Amino acid sequence: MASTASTRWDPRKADTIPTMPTAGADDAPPGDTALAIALRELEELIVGQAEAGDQLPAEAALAESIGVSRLTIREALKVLAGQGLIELSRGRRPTVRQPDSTVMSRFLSVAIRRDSRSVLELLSIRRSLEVLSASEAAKHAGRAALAAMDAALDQMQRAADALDGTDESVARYNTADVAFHEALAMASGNRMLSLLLESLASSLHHSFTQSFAGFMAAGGDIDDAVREHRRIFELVAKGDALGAERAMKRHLERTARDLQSHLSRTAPPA
Amino acid sequence: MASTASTRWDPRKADTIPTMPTAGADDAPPGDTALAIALRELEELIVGQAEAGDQLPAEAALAESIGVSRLTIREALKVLAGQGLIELSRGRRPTVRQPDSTVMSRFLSVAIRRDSRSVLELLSIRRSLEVLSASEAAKHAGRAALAAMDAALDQMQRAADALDGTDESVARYNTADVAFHEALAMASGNRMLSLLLESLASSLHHSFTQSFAGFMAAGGDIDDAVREHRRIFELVAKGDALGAERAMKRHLERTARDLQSHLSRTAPPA
DNA sequence: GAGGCCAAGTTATCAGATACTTTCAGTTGC
DNA sequence: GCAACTGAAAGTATCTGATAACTTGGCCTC
Repeated sequence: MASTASTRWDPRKADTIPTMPTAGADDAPPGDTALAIALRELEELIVGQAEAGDQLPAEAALAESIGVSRLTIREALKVLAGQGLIELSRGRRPTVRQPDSTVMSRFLSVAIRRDSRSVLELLSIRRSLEVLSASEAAKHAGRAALAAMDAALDQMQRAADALDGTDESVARYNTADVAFHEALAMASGNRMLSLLLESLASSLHHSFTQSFAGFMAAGGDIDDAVREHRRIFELVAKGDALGAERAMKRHLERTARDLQSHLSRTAPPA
Repeated sequence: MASTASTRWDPRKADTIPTMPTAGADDAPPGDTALAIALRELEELIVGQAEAGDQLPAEAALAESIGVSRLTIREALKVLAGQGLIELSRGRRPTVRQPDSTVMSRFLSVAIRRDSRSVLELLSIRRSLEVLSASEAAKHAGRAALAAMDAALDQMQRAADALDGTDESVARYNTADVAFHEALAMASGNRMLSLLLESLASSLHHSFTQSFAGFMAAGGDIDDAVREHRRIFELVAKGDALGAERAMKRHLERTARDLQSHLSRTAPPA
């Protein structure tokens, strides 16, 4: 049995309804489309009641309960999937997603593709947020978070020792580098900050590898780089927020220089 | 005439195609669905060729040229609309959108709704970025940007003089406040930073008004607040990046205290 | 008890049809 | 000449009905 909306609203035959704004339904804004209704109801369901990982009712059931056709439900689900609220896959019911970095990541990547100047802008933003990350980590880091940072450092050292110029060894080092910064962000206890930094890292990935290339080309000592990271770790572990901030700032300024030198070397100014 | 894909692929009768991964088509990944194809093609069209404001071909034409049904095109368009790449409205063709703050805004708002602790995290992020904004503005601000900041300050002063406790007068002051920070972000020349700060401002709007309430309740002098803003402006105009940073930092720390005091007053700790 | 097979549930996709909106050009009225 | 009305054309919104492919869980075999 249909719960509240037993009769489905069919706009094809409803030439009278649009002219009567407040007819019948209690919560239907005047110029409301079926899609808007579906979106509203579904969003209420998703962010209002469901937990991440929950499964929504099947399309047919949703159509029945909300009172629009299955097609409209599908389109609403597609919009919400685009916004990253749910995940859709064939044969399985829609699942509620934990908010993660993919939405923002994608947004930033598109922005970069549209205008490559965004890269420098985002790098500047990242620097600022990494400094915040170091500062808050020094204030709040717990035992587990510090252990994670330490583990990332170990891996970084191993990857540095094994560097032999192959793409694979470089990739391994970069992975450890990213893992360190990720652990640091986690240590800050600021989950939104983690999310943002993760988005930035993934959309700026290309630039990171380039700045590493610049570092190597400039004859940089990889052990120095590892030491920089370890220094940050120590200051964070000691709870020295100001020191950690400064160390991170220096570290990133060096990285930025490496990228610049790589860019000016490979692509001479027009 | 259909250009390349003259025969439409109908998965209902295509029980052989999925078993033959690399059959025929050059650019069709193995387990590719019609929706994925449509998304890929449309994205290429949108971020690859079109400018913001351009109109895409009609659904029917897209269906024809991409070689999927109109339904699939519609669903792909809905996904892209959810990602903020295009805008859809009845009777009009899909239009390409300029990347703006709404996507991120919405993401942040949902995150806040899911877990209200995110508010404090985002406020901390905002502080960090506002400081960056002040610093970069001091370095790069042009004449026009400075004029915009000055205008916002004037409006703030007028709104402050007219403050009489009514919601409307408070709203007017807050609007001017937001306009000042927006002008500052513009002055920084970092468009991505502007976007991010705008998103943060709109999803934290509620907190802003609360921190203002805290300011007033604590017997704050509104003219002091305006002076703080003017001081930031002067340092930016002078090109004193470090000074502007510090002034902004102080300003926001005061604001954070106001919010705290308001929260502890209205909602005693559990 | 492990592995494979079948059935039910669910999504993906096509086709055809109708109602509502927007846009633009042509016409009318001043 | 120009402004306002009118209508057709283009286009999106939505519903209905049907089929194919995928996922999952239970049953059956060995």
